[in-house]
Amino acid sequence: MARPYSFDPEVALEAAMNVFWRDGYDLASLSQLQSAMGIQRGSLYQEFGSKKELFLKALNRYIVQFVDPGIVLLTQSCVSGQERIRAFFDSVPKQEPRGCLLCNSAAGVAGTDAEVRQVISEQLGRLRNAFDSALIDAFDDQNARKTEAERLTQLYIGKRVEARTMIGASG
Amino acid sequence: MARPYSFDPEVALEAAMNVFWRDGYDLASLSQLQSAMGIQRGSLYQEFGSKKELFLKALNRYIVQFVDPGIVLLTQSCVSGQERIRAFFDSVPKQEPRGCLLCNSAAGVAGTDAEVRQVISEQLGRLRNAFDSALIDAFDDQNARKTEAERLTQLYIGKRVEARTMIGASG
DNA sequence: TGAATTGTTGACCCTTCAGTCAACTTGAAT
DNA sequence: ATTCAAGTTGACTGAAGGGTCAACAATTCA
Repeated sequence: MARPYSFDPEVALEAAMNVFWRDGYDLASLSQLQSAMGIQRGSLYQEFGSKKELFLKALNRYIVQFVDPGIVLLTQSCVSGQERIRAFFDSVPKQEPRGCLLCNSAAGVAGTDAEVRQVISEQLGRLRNAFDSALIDAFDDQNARKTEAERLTQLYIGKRVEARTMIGASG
Repeated sequence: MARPYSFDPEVALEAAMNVFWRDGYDLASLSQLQSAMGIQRGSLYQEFGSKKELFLKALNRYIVQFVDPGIVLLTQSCVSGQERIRAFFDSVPKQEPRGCLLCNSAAGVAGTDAEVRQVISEQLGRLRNAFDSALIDAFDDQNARKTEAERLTQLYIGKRVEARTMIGASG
């Protein structure tokens, strides 16, 4: 018994995610966001609360859309660990000048916001565990396995951050 | 035949570097910078030109102070390549919640500023070449060597970015 | 058709931003 | 002591930042 939404919150969130991905949290202004999302200031705040809440929701969407599938690749039980790791790294885009929203945020806003840092840390933990589970057959020593899982996580971050400095990067 | 400087530009630049390192380019405000540098707005602009020029000078200082020594470690001719690489990674701080200014900038401002991206890209290239030179004895195949040098560069970036999400990170 | 409810709008708020500048201070040279 | 070049100061500027809100529009129910 009221006016219906004139926009799809999921579509708007997707647009916001892309702005944050391209420009980073700090540089993404509300004007840019509302323009990309196709809604006005008030609707944005009514639906998403604040810039930071919007960012956390966009980050969550990114995780579901881009992190989870990678973790699925790493934890499939019907494929060997080695092949799963290979499949994971094969699934990383070769040319993506925006890098990875998770990694960008780790290097950026995570440094100044404890709540964001918590989320990022958690997600990198999931990735580390997924690598670990894929390494379980290859390492007898649990310590060595954890070290290698850590190494692969760092390698992933490095790949995606480095991609932001390549020719063809936009901006 | 004029008034002498009341501050040491090198000391001021060092302070600016630390602000950019901790907060990143976007979040570092001129108020914070001038406060940390212990000088007033006008002196800052007279000496350093603009925020971006100040950043580029601070980044350069960081490179001299923290990147160059690593490259020296990787290119010493009296030590085996394997040991040089080991020495390099041993020299990376274990707990440094600020990460690495170069890597942070790669994930951050490099995405939106072509000039910064150029500098970062160049410096990562130097690091890659240094790794390559340390690998020259271990690899017959030049292609495989370059791939491994790339891998080590990414590993370095990943390590330092990841450190920003660890407990103890300030902000 | 009219009341009630809820989404939408965009002008407006205060704050902070990067950057400027005219008045002022300093110290060397005369 | 006076002059003068050059460093210093901090108030000021216009723009842009995130966030708010009263008026308005669209729908449902009676």
